[in-house]
Amino acid sequence: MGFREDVKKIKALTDENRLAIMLALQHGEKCGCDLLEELNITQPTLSHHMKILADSGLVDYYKEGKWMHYSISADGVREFRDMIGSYARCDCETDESVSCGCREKK
Amino acid sequence: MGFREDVKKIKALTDENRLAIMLALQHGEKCGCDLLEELNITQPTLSHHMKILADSGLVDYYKEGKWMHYSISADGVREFRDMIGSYARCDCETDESVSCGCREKK
DNA sequence: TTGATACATTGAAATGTATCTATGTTTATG
DNA sequence: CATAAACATAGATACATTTCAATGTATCAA
Repeated sequence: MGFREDVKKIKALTDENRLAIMLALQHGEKCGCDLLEELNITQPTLSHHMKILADSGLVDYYKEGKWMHYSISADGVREFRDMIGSYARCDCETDESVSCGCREKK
Repeated sequence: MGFREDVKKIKALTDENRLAIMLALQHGEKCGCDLLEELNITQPTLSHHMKILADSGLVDYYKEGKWMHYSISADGVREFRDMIGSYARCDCETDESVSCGCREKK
């Protein structure tokens, strides 16, 4: 199973600064220097965190002149929540349409 | 904000073995020895992982004789998904009823 | 009581992560 | 061209995490 890939994505949200960044982007795109003002960290540290968020697919970005513009990826967060839901769920709330099928007849 | 607590909970799912455990428990409770057979790890390592999952609230447990019985916490996974949803989401899918209110008039 | 089973705890080694300073790269401006 | 601004990269340090062997604890059965 692709646990390794999923672990890597989930790790994108296991840092206080990265959670703050996700909230900061929730109402629209921002550039790195905007984020730097809100987050008591240095520029290389922000750069490090943005790379992790972008790699996870949660955050989109594009370069315009010297500025990097960051924003939440609508597809990224939807897929992320679906992935989380495949682990953080129990049988009692299982919908047959998304059953894993492991108990079905052969 | 309670980023530290949330990071701690999310970290519960940032390990391949713990993801495997969540899937293994998805159709009902199991004891530690059942899990040990499915997961190529030693008993102390399983004990370590079960403590982390239990502390996060994702997994419930009770002791019966020498056995520990583990199961998914229905409340735990629902709250976990809600918490994830508060970070992994974008403005374009914001429902006013759960708006953070940061742009409202004073 | 003795032995076996299920699980927890301790301590150590290996690996991974977050952060900073220093420096490099790219782009715009005077 | 020289300078400054925005960002990336490299290297170092401190800290956290995963894992196992060794050992401890609790429970049951003979």
